[in-house]
Amino acid sequence: MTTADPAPQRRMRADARRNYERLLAEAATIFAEHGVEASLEEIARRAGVANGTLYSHFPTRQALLEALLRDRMRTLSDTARDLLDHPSVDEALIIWARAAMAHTTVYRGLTTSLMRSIEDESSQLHAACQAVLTAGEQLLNRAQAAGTVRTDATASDLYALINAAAWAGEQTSPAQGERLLSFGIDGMRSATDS
Amino acid sequence: MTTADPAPQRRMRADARRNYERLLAEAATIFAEHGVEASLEEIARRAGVANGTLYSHFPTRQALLEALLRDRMRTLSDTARDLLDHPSVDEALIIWARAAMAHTTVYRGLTTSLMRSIEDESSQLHAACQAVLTAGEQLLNRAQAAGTVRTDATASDLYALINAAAWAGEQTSPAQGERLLSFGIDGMRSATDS
DNA sequence: AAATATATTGAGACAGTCTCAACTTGGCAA
DNA sequence: TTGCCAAGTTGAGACTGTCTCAATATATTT
Repeated sequence: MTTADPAPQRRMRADARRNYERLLAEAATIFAEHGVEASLEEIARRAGVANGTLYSHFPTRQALLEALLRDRMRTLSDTARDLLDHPSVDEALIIWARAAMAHTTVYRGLTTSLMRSIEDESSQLHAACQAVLTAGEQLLNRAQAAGTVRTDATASDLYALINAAAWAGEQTSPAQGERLLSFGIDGMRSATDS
Repeated sequence: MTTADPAPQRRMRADARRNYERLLAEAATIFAEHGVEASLEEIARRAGVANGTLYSHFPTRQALLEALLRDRMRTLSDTARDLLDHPSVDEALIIWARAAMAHTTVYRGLTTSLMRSIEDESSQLHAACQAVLTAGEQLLNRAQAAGTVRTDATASDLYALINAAAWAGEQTSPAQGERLLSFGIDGMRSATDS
């Protein structure tokens, strides 16, 4: 696993780069431990820098999340593309949905950020979320073309379903999240076209 | 609409009762405006009392919510009981689920509180949530007995589904919440019994 | 008109977000 | 090698918010 590059910026000064990496590493640990609402102050403290440094690298919590999730979200999009070749359109869809849900589950509270970011174009996470949504859309369209998924379900519905199921799983148990996802996808398949 | 009685307490002093009512009224307004994470300080300020007074009446945010939602949640349970006489078991279930979702939607952020409270027995909202869950269970069991809902769906699944759909609706649009609920319920109906 | 149980007050301890003027320091050019 | 300056860091400080509790005030009872 290579460390994420700092956006499309010019070369950073050595100390800046060091702090950037350090912050990212501590953020990963602390978010994993306390969820995405964890104190940014503590991340800075644990990284051994002043909080102003954190804010200068990551102006918002979402910018930090974006840097942390960039690779993973790209992978998720790639996975969707790969699954377009899967022999079973239905299976491809459910496999991807489960993978997406697993991704959404790495940090507690992430679902809310991801859901909010798809709506909020000014969010630093927006582009990444949009890419994931679009990736899912390919699989959904393919299933609809094959006639196994009702045509009134949208990519946005799929995205919302994945996040809602992940959210529920986060509140109660992962197993319940899985179950909700299954119900939802089954419901999207049910014959009753409106 | 009668005002909620302050729990099963003895008689309160006149000024205390006045403040209690005032706090409840302001809380309703402010929660409606800013969601359930609104500042308690502001509620106290707008009610014209010191914040200590708010805390003495409602030791936690959930205690305040409980007082605010008590009637409505009781009604929801009653509605479920009434619907047990509905000619269509399926329709009864979906009607109630929609009503429950509407209830969950009165304040932004409520879904999270309600979902957390079903798990957390020490929450002041726990009992009320449990009552709602049990009410839904009756309708679910009836549908399962009638053979229209798969038997591996639990009352907890139904509760989670309603809240998850409401949550999604809260993040994007109410219409999407409705759609997710439909998909979920349809999925619970689908033949594939495991 | 006390006496007393009941309520209210608001300052204060604490934790968190975010900003910005003052300071450091890395890296380049002479 | 030196010195300069753009780039980076610092941390105090202005906020907003939660929650507590000793001091104070007030309703009710006798």
